[in-house]
Amino acid sequence: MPELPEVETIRRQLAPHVEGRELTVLDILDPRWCLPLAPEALRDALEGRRVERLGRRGKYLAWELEDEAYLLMHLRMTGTLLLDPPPATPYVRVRLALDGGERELRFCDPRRFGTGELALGAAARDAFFDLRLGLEPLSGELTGEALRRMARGRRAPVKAFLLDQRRIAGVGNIYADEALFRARIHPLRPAGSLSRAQCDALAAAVHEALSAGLAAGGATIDDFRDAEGVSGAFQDEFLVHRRRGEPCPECGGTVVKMVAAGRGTYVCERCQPRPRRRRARAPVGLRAAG
DNA sequence: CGACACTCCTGATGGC
DNA sequence: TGCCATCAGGAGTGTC
Repeated sequence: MPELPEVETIRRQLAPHVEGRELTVLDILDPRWCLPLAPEALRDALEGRRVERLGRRGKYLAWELEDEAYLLMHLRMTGTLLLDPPPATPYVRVRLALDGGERELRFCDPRRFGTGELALGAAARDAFFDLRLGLEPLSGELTGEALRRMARGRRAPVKAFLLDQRRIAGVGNIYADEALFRARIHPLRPAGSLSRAQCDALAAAVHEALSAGLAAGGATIDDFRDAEGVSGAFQDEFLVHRRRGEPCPECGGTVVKMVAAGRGTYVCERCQPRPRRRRARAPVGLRAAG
């Protein structure tokens, strides 16, 4: 599933092919893609405009067209954005053409969770992102101190904290697991219980995990493909994610799978010690030991 | 405000 | 081997 490194990989590949060109066709085949707006609304607002820049914010791909018209794409679980794909490519939801067909793009998405949203004016775009997204983790904003401020007083598991896009933008299930392992922090630790040193370590670990993913061209588990249709390589470098039953690369213990924040979560509980249970109100003696 | 369940969707997976 | 139920999950919404 595309997270920040996967989206950034696509952005870097596509930018030289789309920037400076005119979006001549925006053909939205699946109206669900742009709900609640109709496909015609996006087409009328965007067709014929020049692409000034292809940007990214969190997991969003942000098409910046002339006169401050923005198309904000999200790939969600299974979306891909393919450059000049083979004609038989399935699950096409949107077709885009640049410079009258000089370049063709297809937004393909078997599960149909992907979205495209329209923002007219820089203020509308900023409002859209400000409502949904927090710090950009690769921009230098994500310091240990910033993380500590956001986590203070929060009792939710730190994994849920990392997945909350309104605090840190772009971290998904894969990179949350990898960052927590690198920082030696158990995913069920209450976010607000982390020490200052652990906040520093976690901020650095998020940066490292995302950077490693980006350097490998992203991770492909099921569906992710870059703009050329090529799989990423980072799945081969996962330290714990999707490695249930395998030896921990650090201590040789066994990686286990559990559920945290409602997500499949992989952890080495020797390197990432389980948080102590909160004090129970019931008499201790009434409970059987785990 | 925060935490959690539910929802969308469909290919992959697993149990029998 | 084949079928069917269940799972997976990003983010929006609803509920307490």
